[in-house]
Amino acid sequence: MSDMVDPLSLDRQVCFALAIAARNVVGLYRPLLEPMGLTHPQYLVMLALWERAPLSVKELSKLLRLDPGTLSPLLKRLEAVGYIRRRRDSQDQRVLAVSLTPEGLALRDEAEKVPPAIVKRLGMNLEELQELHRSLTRVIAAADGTHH
Amino acid sequence: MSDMVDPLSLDRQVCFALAIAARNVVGLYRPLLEPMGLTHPQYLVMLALWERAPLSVKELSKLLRLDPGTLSPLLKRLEAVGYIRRRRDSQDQRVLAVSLTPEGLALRDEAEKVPPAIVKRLGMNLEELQELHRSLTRVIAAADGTHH
DNA sequence: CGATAATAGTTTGTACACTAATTATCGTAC
DNA sequence: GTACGATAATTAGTGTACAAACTATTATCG
Repeated sequence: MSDMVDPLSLDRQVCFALAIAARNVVGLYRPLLEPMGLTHPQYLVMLALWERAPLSVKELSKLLRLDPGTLSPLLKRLEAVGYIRRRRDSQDQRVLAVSLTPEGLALRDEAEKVPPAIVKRLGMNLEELQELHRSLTRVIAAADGTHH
Repeated sequence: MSDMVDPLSLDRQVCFALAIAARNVVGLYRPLLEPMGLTHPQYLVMLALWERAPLSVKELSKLLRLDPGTLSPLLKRLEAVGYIRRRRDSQDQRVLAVSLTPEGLALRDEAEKVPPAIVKRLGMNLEELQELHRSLTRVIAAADGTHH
């Protein structure tokens, strides 16, 4: 046995730490997003749309790695608060064209204050964030390959 | 400007990658835990109880960083499937003493096969996992400190 | 052309996850 | 010893998240 690191308990801690870290960071966004009337997943959808709109549910699903079944009601809420529009594509009535309203587009200015506020609160430097990002990317790739 | 890394977009990707990585890894556990009748959060509760039982809701809440409001119904489900017992503490009727049933205790043998299976599926080596763990610990600490 | 397969979203059912409000119990101070 | 504040857990309400079933539309094959 000796004192080599135990892969089992380490793994437990990694999965555990991953879940907690994700919840904590989302919790960090909450007070910043709430004044804008957004939840964190809704914020991610808006980010995608600010980047490129219109997008279909399938495209959003692929970009955000979220189930269509999760996105469907989420998009209805975003429409209800007036940030997005949901129209059927005229070429293919099956696909939904999700686009921004003027209010949704205007929200971008406010939203751009969020990331620096998060970085400040985290108090981590660029190198640490980059290292984390590298590790996470590796995990995502590893988990994706074997996924379903 | 030059070509230095933009902290804003990096941060977006980090929070984004964190959420996706957490979901993906939980998804990796799903097919392994389902035969045992457990979800991932339920599995974490069982891990805590195998480590040390009995535990109160407050103690579990602190260990797992989960809201008592989240744990309450979760524990009822674990009791319904027969893995845990929920009794009021005789010394202090306010606290709930959560303990294992013989079935819950016996489940441990089966559960010990899970971590190595996850590590295998992830296909990451120890050093990568350790590096990830270090980064996550830093994030958790950073987010916790400023938290409420 | 018409049956069938494939695709895009939605709906349903179960289970987190958090905030806020509520209930029950305990400790303390008067 | 009773009123009061603190503590522990539960409940209510909203919003993800996923799997599976369902609907509507489009594409394809015979």
